[in-house]
Amino acid sequence: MVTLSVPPASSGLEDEKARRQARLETLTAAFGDPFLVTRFAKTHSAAALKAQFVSLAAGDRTDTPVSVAGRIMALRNGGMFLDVLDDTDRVQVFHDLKNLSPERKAWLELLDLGDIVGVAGTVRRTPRGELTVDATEGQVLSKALEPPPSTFHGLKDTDTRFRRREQDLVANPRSRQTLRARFTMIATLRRTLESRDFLEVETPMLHTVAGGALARPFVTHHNALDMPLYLRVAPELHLKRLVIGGLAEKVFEINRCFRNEGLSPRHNPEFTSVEIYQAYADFRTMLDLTETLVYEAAMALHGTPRVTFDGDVLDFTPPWPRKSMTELIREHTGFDFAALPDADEARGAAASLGVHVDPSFDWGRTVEAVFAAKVEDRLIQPVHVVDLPKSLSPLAKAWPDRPEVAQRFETYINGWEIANAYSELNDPREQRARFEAQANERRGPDEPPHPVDESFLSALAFGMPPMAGLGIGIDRLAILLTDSTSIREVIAFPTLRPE
RNA sequence: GACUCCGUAGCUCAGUUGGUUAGAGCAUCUGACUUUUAAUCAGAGGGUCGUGGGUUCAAGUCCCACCGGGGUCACCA
Repeated sequence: MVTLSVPPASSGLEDEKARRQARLETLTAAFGDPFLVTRFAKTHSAAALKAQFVSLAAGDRTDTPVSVAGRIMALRNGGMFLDVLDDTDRVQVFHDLKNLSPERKAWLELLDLGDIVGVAGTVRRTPRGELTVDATEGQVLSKALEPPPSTFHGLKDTDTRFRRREQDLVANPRSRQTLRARFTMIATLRRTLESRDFLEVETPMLHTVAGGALARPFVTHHNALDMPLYLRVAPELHLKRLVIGGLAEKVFEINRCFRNEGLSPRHNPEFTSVEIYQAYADFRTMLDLTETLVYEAAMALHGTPRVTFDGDVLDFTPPWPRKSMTELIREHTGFDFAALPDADEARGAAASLGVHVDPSFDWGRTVEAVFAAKVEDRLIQPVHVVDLPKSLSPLAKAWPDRPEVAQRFETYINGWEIANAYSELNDPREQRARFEAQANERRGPDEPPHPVDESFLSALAFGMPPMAGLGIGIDRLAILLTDSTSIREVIAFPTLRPE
């Protein structure tokens, strides 16, 4: 016979923790310390169990021995019914209180919501139709010393949800589903690229020069070398160097980039991108690849290329329309900037459209400003915006016969830039000229000048094959494919201020 | 960084033009009941109303500052 220490008549969170602690001590004394358990032989996940016995009729029982394990999400009728949650589903566990030994009854009374248990028993379906494990044995595999959030209402407070993501995941099936979808999407992108003979590589996160994108970097310091290091803003330059060296003609990297800029529902200081490079190809190859990657991801998550987002149905069926930036502006405003190649005229046209442009803006920046103000938001269905201004594309080849326009596209979905690709500039003389022009550009008062990456220029001088590059923002794609409202939903631990 | 909205029990939420001792459901504890489906029934405990100031006879409520969060904008290859 087990002796129980009577839990104190308690209240409040601190008392609740103390009560759980007391139950742990009683449990440890009577049944052993749950934290010494190292393994549990699980025969079925909740989902596998339900699948295997899908045709078992209500009221029928089997003598099939099974074992399940997971977190207790509900305790009904004094422990007669437990709901156990694992990473697939919930399954109900039954204890026949009338015929339970005093010892087992005592054990049952030591359980709390949130405890991790392993249970063995036989399978039946209750008269009400719920698949149930009739428990013959059970053990606590881990004691929850804090109560879980409401298992009915879930956890809604966004602050707590992201600070205590483990509680969010337990309490909110939607959160589990969203994050799983994100990671499945990444696995699908990887598989698609591997099946096309791209080699996954890694390049440094710590850069001595933060190049490859015009973004404000995070700065850190290396003690032994006594020098500043920058968290990378893009992997682009190192990836090209791998292709220059012939490591592989087709490479990709799926990894984090860091930008020390504002936060928003679509910006997190660290974010994940996939960057892809292919030698002997140009941006046109990447148009197709972008469509394939997104289409395959949508199919993997939804089984269809038509995906609901924020009430719209986004259709990812290839091919997607390809329209030049100036063409789109003409469609949406009536102004043809392609016919106004002079920067002054372009700024005048922008002003008459009510778009504020700085007098220092060249033709390209002016066109971009008009595009951002008048067109971007309306590009809901996938569209490739081609012929982007060269002045915005310092690493891209221009067209020989159209020097203001780069061999580049950005793919827009739901008004967001999702992909960016170009024919990579491989002329070291031209690249140096562009870097130096950039380094001399007037920037904001707090902005450091753009450093010139000499290592990269040397690599170009060594000879870079013609090459196409593509970058896709993983987080934004994940938002779209999971119908999420914020980037924070698709990042397991989004950046927050400390409490 | 600017503007704006929000912060009440472990969770989800009420709380009127400022007015007794701040409420409910779930969770917790006690008892009853026992094949439940948010089990039910009876009872109990649980609050620095984000923090600190101020106005007032009186502040969860009004004002100010700060902390944290959401949104919009700015920034953003």
